[in-house]
Formats: sequence, C-alpha cells, structure tokens
Amino acid sequence: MHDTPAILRAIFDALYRAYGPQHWWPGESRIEIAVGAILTQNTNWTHVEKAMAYLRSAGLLDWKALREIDAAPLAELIRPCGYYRVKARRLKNFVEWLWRNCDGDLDALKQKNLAVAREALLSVNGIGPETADSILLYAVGHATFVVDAYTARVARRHRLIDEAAGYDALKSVFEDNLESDAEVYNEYHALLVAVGKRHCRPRARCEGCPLEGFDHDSDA
DNA sequence: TGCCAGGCCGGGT
DNA sequence: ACCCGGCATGGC
Repeated sequence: MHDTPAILRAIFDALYRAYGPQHWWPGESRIEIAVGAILTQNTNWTHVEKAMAYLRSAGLLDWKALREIDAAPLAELIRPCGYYRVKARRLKNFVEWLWRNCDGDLDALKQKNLAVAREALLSVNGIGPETADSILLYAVGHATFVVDAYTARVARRHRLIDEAAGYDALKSVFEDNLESDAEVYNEYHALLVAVGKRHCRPRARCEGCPLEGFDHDSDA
C-alpha cells in the first residue's frame, strides 16, 4: 500500500487516540516559544524548563530586557540547558535581528509570506531549519512542518522515507501529504514527539507503541 | 557509568 | 555537496 496521505492520517488517528490533544504552548507567550525553540537545540526539554524559569525570574522573557542584557550574564542563567555560551550568543543574535528587522515584534513575520519569513530567520546565525520552523509554526502560526529528531526517527522506523533522507525531504513527506494547515501541523508534530519520547527511542524496540503495524511498504 | 537529549556552525575534503 | 568536531549540562 502506497497511499501516503492515508497512512499519515492513520498514524495521526492512532496517536491522537493514544495521547489525545497535545495543545502545545497554548498559554505561552511568543517570546517564550521562540526562546524555548533556541534553548532546546539538541537538549532535553526538562533542562530547558529550568533555564526558562531562571529567565522568567530575572524578568528576561521580554524582548527589551533580553536585548539589553549582555551575553555573559545571560549565559550563566541558562546554564542548565547545556551549550549555554553558544545559546546565549544565539539568543542575542535572534533578538538583535528581530529588533532591526521586525521592530522587535514577531507579528511582523506573520505579515510576510512563509517562504520569505523562513529565509529571513535562516539568515540569523544560530537559527537552522528546525528552530526556524518551530518559531514559524508555534509562535507565528505559519503552516510549516517541524522536523526534529523524533520526527525523523519515527518516519524512518515506519518506512515513510529513506534512511538517508535529510531535513527537506522529511519535511516534504508531511507537507505534501497533509492538509496545509498550522493547527494540523502543530498537533501532528507534538504527537510525534509524544510517541517518540515514550516508544521510539534510538535502540529500544517499540513494545506497546500505538504505531505498531504502521510500516509503510517501501518495496516499489 | 556512560550514554543521550526536540541542532547548528565552521572548516575541511 | 557531505562529513566532522565542537559546544555542555543534568537525568537515567
């Protein structure tokens, strides 16, 4: 069976039945989402939450405050999430870029079309495809599918795509076979993370995984 | 006790 | 166009 849209829908339904709505980042401000997207690079989310709490206490979940603090003290605050010196620099790069190009307001990205906004974000040093897509989808509301380590692992393990596929190819699997809709992409990605955390670990076998039996035939 | 986590960059082939 | 080393803490 090679009906990829049908498989993707079936996977979504199975995950939704198992885990329910994820409603990622509902009450969080745009800045929390964007900052979180950078802090979570190659890092467990639980560590990011600790760093975010420090930022919140310091009143730094605010564009102006974040723009004014130096990278060095900022780095100390986000220590728990690892790579803290790089990430402090990346946060500063992003904030400075936002200030100059968007009047310090992510809403300006909503006005631009998706492709333009994405290219603009990718030009910031420290913002790669996943971080850009996370910000665009979860903070701005653009319909762009986020590919992360979980997305890649689930897609490969269930043979939705070739083992060697890169970011853009993985992204296309979902974007070319799902309704282009931010709500759908939001929930789908969150559900992939949910199953990834519980079952789709690097070496672990997928026991009790809601996706058992959803292997896409790749022979043809 | 190692191994790993919701990447990205810069330099080298 | 890839491939690799570097970046770093904390949880299991």
